[in-house]
Amino acid sequence: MSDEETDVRSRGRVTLHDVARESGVSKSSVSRMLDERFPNSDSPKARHVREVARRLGYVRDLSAANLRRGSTGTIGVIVPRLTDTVMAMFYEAVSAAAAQQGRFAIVATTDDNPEASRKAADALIRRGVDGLILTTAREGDHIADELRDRGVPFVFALRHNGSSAASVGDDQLGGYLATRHLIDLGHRRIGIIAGPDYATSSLGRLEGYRQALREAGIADAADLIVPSTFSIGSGETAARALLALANPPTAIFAINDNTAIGSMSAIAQAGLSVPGDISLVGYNDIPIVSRLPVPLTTVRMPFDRVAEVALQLLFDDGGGAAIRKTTPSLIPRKSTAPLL
Amino acid sequence: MSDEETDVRSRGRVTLHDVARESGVSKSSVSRMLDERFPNSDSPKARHVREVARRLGYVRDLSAANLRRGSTGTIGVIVPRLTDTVMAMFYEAVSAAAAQQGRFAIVATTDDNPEASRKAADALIRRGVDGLILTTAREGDHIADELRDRGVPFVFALRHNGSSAASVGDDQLGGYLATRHLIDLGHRRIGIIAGPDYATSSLGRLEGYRQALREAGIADAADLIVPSTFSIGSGETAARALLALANPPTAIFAINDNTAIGSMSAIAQAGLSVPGDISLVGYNDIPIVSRLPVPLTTVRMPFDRVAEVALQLLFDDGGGAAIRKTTPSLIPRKSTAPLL
DNA sequence: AACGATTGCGGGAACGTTCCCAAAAATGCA
DNA sequence: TGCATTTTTGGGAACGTTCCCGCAATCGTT
Repeated sequence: MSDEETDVRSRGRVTLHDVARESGVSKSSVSRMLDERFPNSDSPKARHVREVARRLGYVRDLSAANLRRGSTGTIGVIVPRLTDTVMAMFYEAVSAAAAQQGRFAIVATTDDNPEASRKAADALIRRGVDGLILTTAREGDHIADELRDRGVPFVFALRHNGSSAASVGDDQLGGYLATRHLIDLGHRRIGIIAGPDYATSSLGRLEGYRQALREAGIADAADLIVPSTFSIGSGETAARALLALANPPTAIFAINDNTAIGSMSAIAQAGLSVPGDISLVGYNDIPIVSRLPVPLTTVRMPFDRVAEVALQLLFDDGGGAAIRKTTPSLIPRKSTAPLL
Repeated sequence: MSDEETDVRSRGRVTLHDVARESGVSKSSVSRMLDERFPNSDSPKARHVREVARRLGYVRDLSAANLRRGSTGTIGVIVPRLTDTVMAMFYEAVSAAAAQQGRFAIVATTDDNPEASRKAADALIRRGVDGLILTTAREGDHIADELRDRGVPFVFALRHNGSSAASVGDDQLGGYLATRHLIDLGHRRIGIIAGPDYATSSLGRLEGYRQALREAGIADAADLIVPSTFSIGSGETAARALLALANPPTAIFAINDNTAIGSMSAIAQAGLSVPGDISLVGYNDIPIVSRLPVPLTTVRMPFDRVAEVALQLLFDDGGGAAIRKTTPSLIPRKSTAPLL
């Protein structure tokens, strides 16, 4: 009876102590032999201890270990929202890369609100993350300084703030590739649905667009540059504005796949077709765009790589404010065609 | 010099002890007065202690608290993938609902692989979650028994396994609403892109479809029922199969928005139009479908509610294997039209 | 065989918190 | 005011781990 009670009370937890007693060594030694951070020895004794641990079903209590170690093996990721497939892809990539290092990724969302961003960082830090990956950088943002002051390791990803360590895609190159592709198809009047100007990613892509035009000797027209907020709805609005021009473009480079999808909607509503009347290029290659009625030509970001580099900057490298760029590639599909 | 060293070593951490010393009470009292779980008193002393804590910048060390309390205030969510917007929406809902209770949600993905599902559960349990929300139920799955044996509180969501506690949408009602809508528009030959038969959600929707047909006195034809795997691609394949029938349907009910999107693609490729030639209904109302060139008629699942109920079953209620159903609603848009 | 150098082991003190319990203070009631 | 009852307080023992350090055992060299 008393035994049963004890069993229930202790919730069946097997501790280091139990393993030590059962295998006849001290708990210090057991701790050492079970420590995953060192290449654990193959001595017969160590082997035996591990066997006992397995048999007893021992699992280390992470709270206790974290307390003693002073770190949690957890990294925090802050994204605007997970319903944005781009962010979901990136988070999954981080999660996988972290797992490879024996770490665990947790996520918090901010809905693109700088205040919420602060709160999210707080919540993650309170949970004891060893480092933070932020995808919500804005130019002139001061969250970086705060984090530095608090001594929390962090790195920006996908976007940067111009002065802190960051792992991003080469947005200028991506923008260049997209625009160059349209130019190569014979288009000369090319509209761009730019992003919000607080995101370096959209600024970079815009710069790539300009570079390609310049290189081809095409004068850039201010009316062909329309801003958006990355959302489908804003893409639709922006595309509508482009189509309403006196001299509308024959091709559109949308800053991301969402705005490209919005554009398709606007184009269809205008009674025009893709790519017959308008060629369209997106950015990111989220899964859906390859299965649209007209599969979308887009620029692929290797998120796995971006995530890897972010972790590297966070832990291995550390020093400096390097901005590491990963190379994107153009994925030609059916939404772009030669200008007749 | 020595002071500086100490400062650096201690990483500026302010502990309960510091607050106690600074405010002249014992650490037990400080702990009590700062405990967020009780309605903390308003005595001047408590007020003072809280003020001191704030001034010193004290934040509780969660590892230590978790160790002592034996719980982490964390709940684990297992989903097939976050790039499925439905799952992202659900996770965000759970995360918000958990935050309201002062808990934190962490997530792990399984890619719909039962083996990975086990691993994910393991990883989350190792991290000390107080409970688990599983969206990956399969009929006859034995993960439920394992969890029960290990004494881990859990609940299924969105799908169930027929015998454990679960918070789901009323799929049969949803399927009925979708089909009934098409019948009301005059359609009598209605195809369904069913889901995989291991998911109770798709089975329920199929049953609702059958119910609506039966009620309207329409004999159901086996050739109008085509399975899928929930993915866009499989939806496209399934729709193509329906269109290839000798006597093709005039309307299609797709088991989810993804397969509906795939269907749109197949329909477009067949040179037909939505809703002119084929009416189409989806399920879940993910953000994108309202902004498609032809906005999709779909059935909305109130994920917030489903998440709330799941947490309730997990912690408040606990007892029994109740299956709580949340009511969905039809959102009519432009993809459905009367049969001519 | 003797000696220093390396390696392995175990005792025990942390890590920062919560919670039990006994004692003290405050409150209520006659 | 006096006594019983409630509320508040602080000391100290956990929680399960890691890590420092001293000691014993093993190894390699001359």
